[in-house]
Amino acid sequence: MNNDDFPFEPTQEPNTSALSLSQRAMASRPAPYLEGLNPEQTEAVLVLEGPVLMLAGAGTGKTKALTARIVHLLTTGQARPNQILAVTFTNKAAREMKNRVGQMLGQTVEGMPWMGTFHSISVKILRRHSELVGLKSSFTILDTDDQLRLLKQLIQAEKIDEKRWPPRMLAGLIDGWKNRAFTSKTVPASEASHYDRRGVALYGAYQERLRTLNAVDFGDILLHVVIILQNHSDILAQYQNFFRYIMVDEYQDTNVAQYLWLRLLAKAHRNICCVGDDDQSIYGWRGAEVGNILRFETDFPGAKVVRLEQNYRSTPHILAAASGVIAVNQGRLGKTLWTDRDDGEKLRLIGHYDGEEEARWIGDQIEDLQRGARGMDRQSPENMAILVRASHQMRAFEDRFLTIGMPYRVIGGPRFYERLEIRDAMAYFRLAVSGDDDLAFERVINTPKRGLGDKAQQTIQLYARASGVSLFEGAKLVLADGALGGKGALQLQLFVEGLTRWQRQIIVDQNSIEKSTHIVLAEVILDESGYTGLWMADKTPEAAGRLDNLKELVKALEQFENLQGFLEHVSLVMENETEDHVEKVSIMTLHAAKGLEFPVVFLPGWEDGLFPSQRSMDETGQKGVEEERRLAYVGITRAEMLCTISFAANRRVYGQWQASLPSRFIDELPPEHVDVLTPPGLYGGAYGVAGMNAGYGGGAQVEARAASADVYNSPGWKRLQGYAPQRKTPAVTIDAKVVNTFALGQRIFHEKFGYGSVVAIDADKLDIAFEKAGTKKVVARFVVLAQSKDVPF
DNA sequence: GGCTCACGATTTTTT
DNA sequence: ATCGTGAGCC
Repeated sequence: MNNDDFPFEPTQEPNTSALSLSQRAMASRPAPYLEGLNPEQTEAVLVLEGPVLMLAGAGTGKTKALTARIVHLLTTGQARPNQILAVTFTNKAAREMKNRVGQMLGQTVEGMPWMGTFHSISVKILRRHSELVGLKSSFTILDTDDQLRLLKQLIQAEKIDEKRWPPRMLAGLIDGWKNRAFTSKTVPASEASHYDRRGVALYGAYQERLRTLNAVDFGDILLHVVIILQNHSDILAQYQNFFRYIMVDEYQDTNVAQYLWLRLLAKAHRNICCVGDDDQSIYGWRGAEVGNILRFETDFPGAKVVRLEQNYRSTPHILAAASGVIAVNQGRLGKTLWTDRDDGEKLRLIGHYDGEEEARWIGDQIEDLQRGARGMDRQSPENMAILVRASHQMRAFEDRFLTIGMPYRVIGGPRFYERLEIRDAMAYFRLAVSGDDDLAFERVINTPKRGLGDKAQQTIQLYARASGVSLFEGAKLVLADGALGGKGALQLQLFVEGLTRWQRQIIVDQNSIEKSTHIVLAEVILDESGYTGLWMADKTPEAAGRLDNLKELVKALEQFENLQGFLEHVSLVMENETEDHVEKVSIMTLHAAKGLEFPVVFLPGWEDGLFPSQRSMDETGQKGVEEERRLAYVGITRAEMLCTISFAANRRVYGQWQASLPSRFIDELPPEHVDVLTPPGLYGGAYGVAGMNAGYGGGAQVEARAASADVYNSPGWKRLQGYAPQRKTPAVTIDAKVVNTFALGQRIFHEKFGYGSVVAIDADKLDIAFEKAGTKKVVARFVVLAQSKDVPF
């Protein structure tokens, strides 16, 4: 870290009133960064003093405006680079902003130390003041995996039934509290009942444990900084004075802790510019508060609100369709997107028999577009994306694309640094860098297998705790005491010796002039620990890939001075972008698509229960539906030229066939902007659908609303839905064979009541003796056969 | 200490 | 369907 990043000493004031000659000379020239901005964007760039809310609809050039604003601050001399706090949510967004500011300025932005994510900026601040929250400046950052293991230990120590009270639940609870800026002491009494009334106490115990480990989790990073700023007015004043101008991207995604963080820093000068779009708030489930953006004008009275409404991305039809859907939501700030582009194609809507057919049809469409069908220019697969609600939907497309040989890329899979082998290797590095990293110690002590199992580890724990030292030191005590049997002792001896050797080597390397010694050391560690050998000996198909990943990890070290620097970077920047140059169709979730754009977009799976997701509706009701609707809005607005929405009448979910109804969002699409297509397989044949053919073939204005209603009310559609009884709300699991196979004594499973056996059958009603819930009468279709081998059927 | 088997979950994801 | 996890067995 550069100490100049914190120039708390009084420095030359930037000129705000009296401009220097050179600055006046520059100002009299037309500022190049203002060229090509529309009036609203220009306004958002030029109003530098006081609170500004830039309400930027999808595709309205907010990044352009934001970067121009930064460049404006810099070139007019209103602020030095290190006086601008520019916050984003992702590293990708931060990088992009840096690049674009650099491009606009015509130079790299080395001097903008405070452009980054909430977390990276907070870590920087926290390292300076960590002692105020009981941490050393060298604290380590735990990821979700470490966090979970730690909680598990606490739960086991408390003898809590992990089945009834899963550690994940506790982790979610604590994260939620941290997101809302509650410490273990300020959690409101109304939350006391959570996790068997023990949640708050466990939260306290967990924080205690983190402190002894000198560690923080992701939530802490923000919360500690908020606490420090709240409790130390002198420090707060320093930073308030220091960050002259604050800018925030994706403001609609901020949670309470982030909101407090920003408000504290902006309170004095109020030079804060928040950019966001309430209609694209899709992260409520992880603590984002749309309320933050809705309340902006109340929080910052006199705020200037600028609406960016001219869209540079999509055709009028696409915009109109998206606007029509989002208009159904209540409590919006309200924007009217417009464009001066020509009409282009209407949205396309199509229903399919099942998910497989949907995937096949989309595959065909992509091939057509690639060849240049529909009177459009040829589209590279690179220009096309399939956006799904839930990741399991991706599979059908992957299968299909593998079959037809269409190159594709899945965005947002498991990330590089989350992989098992990478985490193991990293634990070795962590341990070599700091021997008191107990979590790393636990992770690798018996990986590869050294015969140091539970028993040996417990002994080490015992010694370490008795002497109040780290596990590594405890292991040395165990050896000195001869507390471990022959074979174990020898293995532990070797392990400790290895670690000691590597630790010494790190110190030697630090004083060495040679570069890249840390790379050699990393290889030595992986080699001598036997970790590389573990995967070389492994004959499973994925072993080769894991070895490749380890090589890549070592290669990534090249960009760093030493192991410490690498570890610091990795804990905050978990990314994985290995780009080859094959043009591919993108498959991703709607969430992952936010901020991206594609000429051609497919939106499959628009069925009630899937999208909007049943779970979201069950858990958060109307609020959930509105967030799902915003997802629909995000999805449609990703498309530049062609957007195709589809749904399937039948879909296999978790191995069961399910009949479903088209998404309620489909009926919210304004009909005049939608073309209803007929799936080729439906012409004339057994599955002919009168409503669809009539609507499409008539040449008259197609009423999508009516058409889609026709589609699923028509006899043909009912047949399309297989043997499913048509139902209003939840899509119901049906399986005719199962219904017929129920027999007395059959072991079954019910979603709500659990396992049981059939004691009586009355047509489609079954009397079932549940193991836990007693005997109940249930409708057969709510019941499935238990997956058990000892019950023949 | 490693393997098999049954159970249970299974929206979305960043740091 | 499919995957991860924990318990129980060799």
